[in-house]
Amino acid sequence: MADILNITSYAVSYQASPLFLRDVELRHGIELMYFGYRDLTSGPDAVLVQHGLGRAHHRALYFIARKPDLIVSDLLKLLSITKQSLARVLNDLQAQGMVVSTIGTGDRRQRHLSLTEAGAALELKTFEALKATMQRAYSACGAQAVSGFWQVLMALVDPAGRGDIEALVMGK
Amino acid sequence: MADILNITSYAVSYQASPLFLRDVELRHGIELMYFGYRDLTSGPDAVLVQHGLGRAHHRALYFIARKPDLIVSDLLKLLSITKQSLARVLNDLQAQGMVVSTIGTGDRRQRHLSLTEAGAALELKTFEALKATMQRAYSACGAQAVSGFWQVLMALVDPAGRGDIEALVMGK
DNA sequence: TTTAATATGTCAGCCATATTGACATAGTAC
DNA sequence: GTACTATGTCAATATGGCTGACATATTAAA
Repeated sequence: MADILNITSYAVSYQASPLFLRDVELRHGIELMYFGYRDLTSGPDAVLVQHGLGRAHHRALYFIARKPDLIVSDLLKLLSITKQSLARVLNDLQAQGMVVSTIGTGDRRQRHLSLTEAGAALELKTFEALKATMQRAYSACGAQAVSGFWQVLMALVDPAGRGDIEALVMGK
Repeated sequence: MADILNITSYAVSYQASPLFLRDVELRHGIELMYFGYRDLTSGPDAVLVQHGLGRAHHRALYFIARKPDLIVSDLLKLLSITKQSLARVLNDLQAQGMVVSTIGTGDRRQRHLSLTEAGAALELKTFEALKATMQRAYSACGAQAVSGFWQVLMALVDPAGRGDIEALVMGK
């Protein structure tokens, strides 16, 4: 019994290239990430185009909805874009009355972003589109598969920034 | 024991909204897809920028490497872009001697795409970048998590086109 | 209290990737 | 011979990103 366990342990942990680490299996993951991401994002895109907005606007809406009173510099980090790129997006959203910014109480240089009622309504519509796709997938695969899905995705995240992502996603 | 199993089975399969289907868990998936995709693609981007090429060129290189003698119309379907968009990418790659097209033997209208030695070398470099990230994630999470990762991603793919994707990914 | 650093905003120009529409050419199929 | 298909190209446009330069207000530090 102990022998079997040791052999198993050896095979899983120390074998040079277990079956799931071969190039074929890595390509599965790469390709599924590409097609899964493509089809997950097509839903909200269709909603936003009706408002003359694009994917960039959606990402900003999403994170402002997720973290109300998010400050601009934190949003920049989440989006990994420059402030000039964000400016166009935020100006559009503010012009359409979707987003408002308020001056920080502690630090008056900071701008805290939040959604108006209209912004929240639009975010909800795009979330419903994402939700339909994700819920269908979760239901089809079950809780255990979903757990593996999360684990691998989190492990794909750059270790340098993983702490921040964990804090956001897992809600700390 | 049978009672416990039944209760568990009930909870997993038939409850109106099991824990893993709540909005919170759906948002986990959405956010992890965003950050995972972002960091998975940053590796190859860095390789390509050295050759004056971008992500669009990478996708074409990838699929031509994956399916040698792929015809243009099939590549268009995989990429979900227009032929005008693909033209720029393929012209760049052909001008740099990365890709060659040959006239179909059966149907002489078709163009079969394949990589030159230089193209294969560049594709390999970008694949190594993807591989490093994906392998690290797979190793950290184990075979069972990887299985769930694949299942959920495949379920995210639009059912209408899923057959083609399965054929490509699973190599039929 | 000056001085330096930070948070934000804006202008201008540029690049990469994609779109639609129109048109051309060669080859296949009926 | 006519219609359809596969591919290629030109032109105009939209989106989302970039760098560099500069401005303003506020906080922090010397």
